[in-house]
Amino acid sequence: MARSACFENMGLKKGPWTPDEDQKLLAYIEEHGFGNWRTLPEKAGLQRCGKSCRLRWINYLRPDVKRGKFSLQEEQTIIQLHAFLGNRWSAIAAHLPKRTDNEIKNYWNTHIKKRFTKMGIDPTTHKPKSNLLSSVGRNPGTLSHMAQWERARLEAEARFVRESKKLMSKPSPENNYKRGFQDGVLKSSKASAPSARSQCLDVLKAWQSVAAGMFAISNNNLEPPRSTFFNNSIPIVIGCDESSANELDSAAVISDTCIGGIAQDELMLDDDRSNYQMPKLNERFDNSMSLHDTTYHWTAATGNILEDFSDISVHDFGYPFEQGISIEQISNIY
DNA sequence: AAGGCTTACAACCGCACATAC
DNA sequence: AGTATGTGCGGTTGTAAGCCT
Repeated sequence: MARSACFENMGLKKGPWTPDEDQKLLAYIEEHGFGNWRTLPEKAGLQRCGKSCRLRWINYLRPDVKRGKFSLQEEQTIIQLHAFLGNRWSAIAAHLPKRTDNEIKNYWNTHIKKRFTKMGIDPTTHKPKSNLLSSVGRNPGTLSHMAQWERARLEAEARFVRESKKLMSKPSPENNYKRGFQDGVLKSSKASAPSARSQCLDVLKAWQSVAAGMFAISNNNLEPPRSTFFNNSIPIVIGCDESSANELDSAAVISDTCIGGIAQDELMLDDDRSNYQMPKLNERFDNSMSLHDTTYHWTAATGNILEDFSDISVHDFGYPFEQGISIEQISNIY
């Protein structure tokens, strides 16, 4: 269906926003909130399309938007998340408080991407270009391996997005914030940013945990790897009781990725960790999900949060650090 | 000083998806 | 079920500022 674009609305202004326009938009939103972006400009006395107003608000005028240089920590976070999520800027932004997807995207394209290129690293795959080519040349199987990885990654991403949207659609103070300050009305100019990240969507934690366990990346903000939990080279598995483990119908197929995505503390609630450390596995070949050799099943004995990740299956988490490149190295290139 | 080039980032565009009717 | 509309997202473009010659 055709939809009129901003440029088709004759007489509407384009280009940089003036302080006056900003003021009008801010004043309107503070008083009325933003229920309908299409009708907002007219009501606010702006010669802009609704889309333009929305963008301006989200990226610049919101009271919780952080401006200015990215810190080293933020940069490293972006690199880590990009390695896992690719160009899913909104997903990456969800893990960087007060930063917008647009800002992160710009920063990536103008700063980090260049550094990757300088170092001879493919910014898309996070792998050295020469190694990539030579390894493919040496081992034709690598190509299909890469395709498997990519497919797994895309599947995981798609599910993350779905799950994330599901969670965001549930009523909560966080969601009210995202929708626009409680029913679309800005209740306070100091509206608090979402405080708690969704634990089960904490991709960064997943990545850091696994990467830290595998390659001992030095990062002050990383917790020491829990070797009993995050095994070095095999997919990590959480235990479950034997009876439920046999109920394959209700079993959840999970991977190191999504386990890492669950807050570790949440899963290690008590001292009796044997329940988690010594998993009862049901191992089987599953054409629909297994992209490698084996798919591991975990049964949600207690019917907890892991069920949300019922079918993510990503194996071989050696990427991209297997090439011996550290985040620090990338960050140090200017 | 002036013009051209590069960089950084704000803003736009088009598509996809969700939802309402 | 089909259509219209609103919103979110990622890619791309436009432009101001800084740099270089």
